Amino acid sequence: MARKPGVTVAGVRRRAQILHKAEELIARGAFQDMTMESIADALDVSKSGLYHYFKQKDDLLFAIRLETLTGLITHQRERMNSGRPYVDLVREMLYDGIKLVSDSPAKYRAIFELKMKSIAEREEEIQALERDYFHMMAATVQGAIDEGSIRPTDPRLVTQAILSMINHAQYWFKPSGRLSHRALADAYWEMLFIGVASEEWRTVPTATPIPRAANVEFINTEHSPPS
Amino acid sequence: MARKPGVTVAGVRRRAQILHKAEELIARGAFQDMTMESIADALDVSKSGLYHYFKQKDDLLFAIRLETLTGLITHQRERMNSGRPYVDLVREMLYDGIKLVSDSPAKYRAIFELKMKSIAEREEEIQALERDYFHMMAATVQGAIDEGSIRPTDPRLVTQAILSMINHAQYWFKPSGRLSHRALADAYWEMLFIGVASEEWRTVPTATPIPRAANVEFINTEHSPPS
Amino acid sequence: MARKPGVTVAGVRRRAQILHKAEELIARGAFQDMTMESIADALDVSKSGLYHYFKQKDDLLFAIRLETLTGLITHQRERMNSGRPYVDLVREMLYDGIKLVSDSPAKYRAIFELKMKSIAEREEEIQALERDYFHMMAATVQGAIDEGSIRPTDPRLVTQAILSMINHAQYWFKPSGRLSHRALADAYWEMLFIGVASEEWRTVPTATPIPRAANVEFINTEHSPPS
Amino acid sequence: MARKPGVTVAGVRRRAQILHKAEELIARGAFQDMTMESIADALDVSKSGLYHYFKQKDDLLFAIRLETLTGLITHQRERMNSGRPYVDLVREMLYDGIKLVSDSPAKYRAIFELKMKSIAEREEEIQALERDYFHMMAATVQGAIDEGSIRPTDPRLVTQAILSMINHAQYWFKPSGRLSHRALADAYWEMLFIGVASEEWRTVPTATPIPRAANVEFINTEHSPPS
DNA sequence: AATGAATGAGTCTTCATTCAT
DNA sequence: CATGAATGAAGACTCATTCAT
Repeated sequence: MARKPGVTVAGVRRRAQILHKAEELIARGAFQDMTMESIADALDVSKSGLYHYFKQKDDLLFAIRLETLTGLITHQRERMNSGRPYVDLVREMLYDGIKLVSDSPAKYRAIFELKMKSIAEREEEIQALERDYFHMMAATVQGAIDEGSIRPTDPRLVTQAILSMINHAQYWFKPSGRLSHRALADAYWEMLFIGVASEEWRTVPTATPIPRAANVEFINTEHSPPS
Repeated sequence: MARKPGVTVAGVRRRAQILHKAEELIARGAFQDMTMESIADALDVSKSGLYHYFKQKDDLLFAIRLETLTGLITHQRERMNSGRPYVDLVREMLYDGIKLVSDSPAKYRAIFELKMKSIAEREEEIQALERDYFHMMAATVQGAIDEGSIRPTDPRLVTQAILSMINHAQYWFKPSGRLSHRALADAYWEMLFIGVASEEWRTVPTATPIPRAANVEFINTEHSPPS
Repeated sequence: MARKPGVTVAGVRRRAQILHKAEELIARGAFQDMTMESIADALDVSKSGLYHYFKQKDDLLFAIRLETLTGLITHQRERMNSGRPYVDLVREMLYDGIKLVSDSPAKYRAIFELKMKSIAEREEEIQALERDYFHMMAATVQGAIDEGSIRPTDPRLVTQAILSMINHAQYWFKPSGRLSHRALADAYWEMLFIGVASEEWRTVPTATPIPRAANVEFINTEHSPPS
Repeated sequence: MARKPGVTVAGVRRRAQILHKAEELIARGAFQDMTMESIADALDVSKSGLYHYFKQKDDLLFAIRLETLTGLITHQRERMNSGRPYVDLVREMLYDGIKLVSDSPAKYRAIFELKMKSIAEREEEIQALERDYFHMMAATVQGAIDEGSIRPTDPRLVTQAILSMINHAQYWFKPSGRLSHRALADAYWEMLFIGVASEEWRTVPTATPIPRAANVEFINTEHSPPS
């Protein structure tokens, strides 16, 4: 290949700049606002300059997802090796997620929305990472179950619940508002951990009895329950 | 100038058809796939035919959101007047939401994603509806708090948590999978209502302080979170 | 399909205009000079207007080839049904070809060059037509052999020789020059028919004996010798 | 400024390599596939590396044509000095041409197609060579006429006929087929030399007048040939 | 009420070419 | 010598929208 971008120091920086600017543009507004031209303009680079680093627009989107996920995974792996109690880790997962959405909403949108509009070709690579990430989270929850801090439940559903809260935050949470991201994470954690029921009602089954929902199975996903 | 659309019976039906097909196109795929042409093709109508019913594409999007929200609000209003215990109502809100996402994923996407890409003109009208809907939900939660079934918490955050679960479900829940939407709603409710903590740990809720989480950093980006 | 170009009278004419202008642009210069823009400009139509009639540039090229071949085939079919002696028909084939190249060089270039740069999808359709055309020509030659006017030779090679002369003419023949296309066709025909050898040399084998080349076989083509 | 290219031995070899690779790319596919990038990729050189040897793309194309023509001319000159009978030389011209097309189709395409898309600057130089080559061929034919082996005809038309056969071969001849290039050349020579007419018909060459051919008309085009 | 024709303003992508190192 | 970085100009294609009929 005669095309080897990112060899020079300046080149590496440029690539990162582009990536970052693209995220920024996604963050403030719709995906459709992230055009190759808008990125180029914002960086004061020519449009064709971008194509030196990313052969297609999709490659750019791909790179964003890849980096985000890689970062998330790396961080999660470190966390899991920290030796702290699993509950803490689970709680921290929630906290970090909320913080990430608060700091750079584009990252999470990149993961969840981008997946609905990209080429199938290298999609698998990303999906593998997504699965990895999901499994790591679920494994952490399982750890908490094993250590006895979380009662036996399907760890994957707990994970989905946490992801829900994080992902949805982007649609309403304003870092500038009265609620800090820290406070939000704490509130969500409390809800999830001890529930919202009043003491008396916790034991009283609601009208429709709640069936034991643990160990339900997914289809169409290859999630294998962690151990 | 032709007559105003929606005067004839056939015209009204046509309009509804268009609306429905547009939703369908959103449901399966990205928003970018919902072009005036693709809708026209799918309906076997000429492109200009669509412009009889919707003067602009934004009007179509607007109509979708309007219809969805109105439907949700009406339903919620009826629910609140049913005289049943508030806990049940809250739980049902969650259930209905999951069901809706399961049946027609586009509905919730219409509400949450569409808001990020439409023209501001009649945006206020929609926002008022969104607020209405949100307040009705929050009021229901408040009702449960008042009746003593839910312990005193910020009802808006509980509402957001419920919306989170519902909205996020569209990204992973497959109605064809082995987990029914009912089972999912039940599992989520259990988590939310009695929490995931084991009995012993419930009592030391915030005992373990959350340590300062190391910043989630990403490779090759120079993004430094605001303070 | 909501897209039905060529329904109106004006539409049909437009389509033909576009096709014709495209050919013209190919004729005077390289293929690369036939851009969608140049066609649009030349016709005083907007670029997107062209796309109403041809969804892709390739469709335009395809249409040109299709029409050219169809015209050629129709004409050839009529000729073959005219009841005249086959020699005349063969000679006329050569004459018509030279005339066509003289009148509109683009047509033949369309057939022979375009085939090297088009999508494979509908390529078969064209190839079938090309085969048809070739077979009709070869069959005419065979007719002449059967009627005794042409000596037994491989009719396909004779056909290729005729096509050669026609096709190559585009590279050097100028209708405005001193040689009329009629004269050229006559000269070529004489060469091909009675050969260029002087009387004495016709019977003298040249240094290397000329082997009987009749009935050689092709590979990679599905030409079946016309009975 | 760097040294002039082609000073080092390695440099000369590099230049030849590039030239050769470019031809190869022309040979298999369209001209449009021969981009500076594709050549660079194929040679595992950087794009800017090419610009060391050829200041412009046109220089490359020019070089290809130059080399090809020079080769042909040199060969032809040697042939003409060989002292053999002119008929043999003419026949050999045809044979060599067919062989060349068979071995490297790009060569003839370079001559005939390239001329239609290059910048005019040094075009004259090439054209002079083309004329030289053509004249040498025509002179050889004239020699045969003078020696009495070929009957008096316009030697230029005979030359064109030969070139036709050679050039057109690239569009259909497959070296891998069952017809060898030798056999093809022989068959063509036979046709050209003694003609395809049967003995009886030879004597009434233009007896049958060519009837006014009906104009070859094409559907949907308004192309009317200039009288 | 409905359609085909037509358009302008993008949006992605390619490519020959230059330049600093 | 050689390369990565960068660019301008152009080209294919899309899409919301308007208009005459």
